[in-house]
Amino acid sequence: MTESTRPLNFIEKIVKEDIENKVVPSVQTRFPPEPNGYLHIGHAKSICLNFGIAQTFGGQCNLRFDDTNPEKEDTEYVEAIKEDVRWLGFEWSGDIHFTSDYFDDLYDWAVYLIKEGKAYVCDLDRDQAREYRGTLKEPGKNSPYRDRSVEDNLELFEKMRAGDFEEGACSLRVKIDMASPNMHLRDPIIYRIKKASHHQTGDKWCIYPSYDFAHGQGDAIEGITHSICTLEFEEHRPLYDWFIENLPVPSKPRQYEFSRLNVNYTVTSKRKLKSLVDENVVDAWNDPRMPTIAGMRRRGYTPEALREFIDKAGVSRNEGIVDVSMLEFAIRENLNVNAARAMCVLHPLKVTLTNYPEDKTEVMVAPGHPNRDDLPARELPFSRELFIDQDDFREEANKKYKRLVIGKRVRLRNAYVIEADEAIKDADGNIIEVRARIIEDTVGKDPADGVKPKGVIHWVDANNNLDCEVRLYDRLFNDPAPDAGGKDFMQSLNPNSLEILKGCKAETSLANSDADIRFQFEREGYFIQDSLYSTPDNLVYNRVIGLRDTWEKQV
RNA sequence: UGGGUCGUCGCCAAGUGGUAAGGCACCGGGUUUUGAUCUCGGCAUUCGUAGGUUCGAACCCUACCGACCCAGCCA
Repeated sequence: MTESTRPLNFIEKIVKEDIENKVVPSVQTRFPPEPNGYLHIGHAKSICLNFGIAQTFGGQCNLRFDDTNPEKEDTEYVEAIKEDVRWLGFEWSGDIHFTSDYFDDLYDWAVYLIKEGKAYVCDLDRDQAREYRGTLKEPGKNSPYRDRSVEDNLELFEKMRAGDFEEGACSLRVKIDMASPNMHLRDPIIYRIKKASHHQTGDKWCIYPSYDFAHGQGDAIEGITHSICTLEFEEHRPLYDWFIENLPVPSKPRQYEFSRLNVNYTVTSKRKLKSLVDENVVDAWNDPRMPTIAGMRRRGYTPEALREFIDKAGVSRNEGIVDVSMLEFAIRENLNVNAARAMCVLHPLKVTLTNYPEDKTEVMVAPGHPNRDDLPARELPFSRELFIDQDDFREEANKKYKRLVIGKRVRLRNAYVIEADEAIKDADGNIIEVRARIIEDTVGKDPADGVKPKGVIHWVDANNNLDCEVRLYDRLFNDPAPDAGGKDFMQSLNPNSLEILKGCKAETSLANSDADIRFQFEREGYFIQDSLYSTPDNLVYNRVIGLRDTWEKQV
């Protein structure tokens, strides 16, 4: 991919200035997913931003699992996320980090805050705490436990850690301001009791730090200079800064927020994606229609194209919705350059060339790519019986139709020009065969009589081809904003998001190709073998994306 | 009169006092053995609205309008 000279986004500008002004010696970022689900296209933006900035400015980017809630997390997700990040083309700095690596530090810092008189154990239960918190428009009031002595707090917190209390019985809160207009500053909870074993620390802990207490300190421990997150964390920033100021942390990271990536015709929330899987709307998290990284990988999107798309969509604080056509463009742009060409007939219609000898077979040679000679040429057997696509033949048509019509000529891609004579139909009137003739001496040249064919269609030898299944995907939703307002996104599902075609006929050169190679089936789109269903004996191709189609169907 | 944030072409997005980049989409012309690619051209007298400051404003000021976020012992 060529380096574009796009202007820096606002975060890149901040980083650049901080480096130039020696605010930081070098940039250190991090991608901090919670291992509680699969990564989707929105995460891809964060990955590209964080790793991209490190790359651009000669810094480092960590991969840190933000694992402070053992009830929702699992190592299954840790592994999947690592694979997704690698596939996207990024390499994290050093070892993987876990917020749970810092549980000891965090515990010590909690004790520190208690000793400073800045944290206390609160016995209010959930409902009471909510009551005391006040509302958006009314201030909260102090917890009756707010003024416990340091000694009592130390003892109580130790008991919390020892497992002496039930879940919910009490929590550790930091003493800030119950009247703050910022709800996050109304004595936020920094430790809660969860008698759950943790995927990394096992049963060592029964109390776990909250996101707010863990994230910034994790950043400080890792020397993160620019802690980049999405807009909804903006109001957490004063709290983030409060901890950094009030704790003896080893560095002072700063938080910056950008708007998350929204794409029309798709949903990106773990909850909604999960229900698509749970309700069997799709196969799994990696169904080729899913906007998950795993799904897009299986679909055949390339990491380069995804990165390019994210780069083009930009980074700002505007909450916009990017048009999915921008994504599709990036995929096509990338595949057009890189995908080898091949022919595959999706809806076979037999064509008999009545003036072509029955026992004759020629071998046509076709380039691997129209403007790349580094891709090897292909050999295409050609004989009396061929298949073309049902859509490429009509008994009669107006002049806008540039395909095969009775009495008219068409070019068979990389082979002869043919002229149709007759359509053979079955008892129901369905066309089951076309009888046609080749025009002699038209391979690589126009007909000698000067009557040039209108169009070019693809074909495959009827007696020498590869049978395969082709899966055509369309957007999962019909509605550009499936989850806008109070809408039930399940009502906007596109019933035709998956079309399975069996008995498709592909050229034989595909027989021994690697399973992960993407092809352009000419005039149809870009395809790749499905990593789950395709086998050498039962080829299954996914359509990554169709070709741009500017032909107005409809007469 | 709770607090915070955001409003530049249909969609993203530059621009931050000197007279509206770019991409996607769309519309036309050309090339073409893929109705693809490629290529050429078109596409905001106007920057949420209304006032004001200024020689000059999308950029500064004021008011208004609209959208989003915050009351998890989720992240």
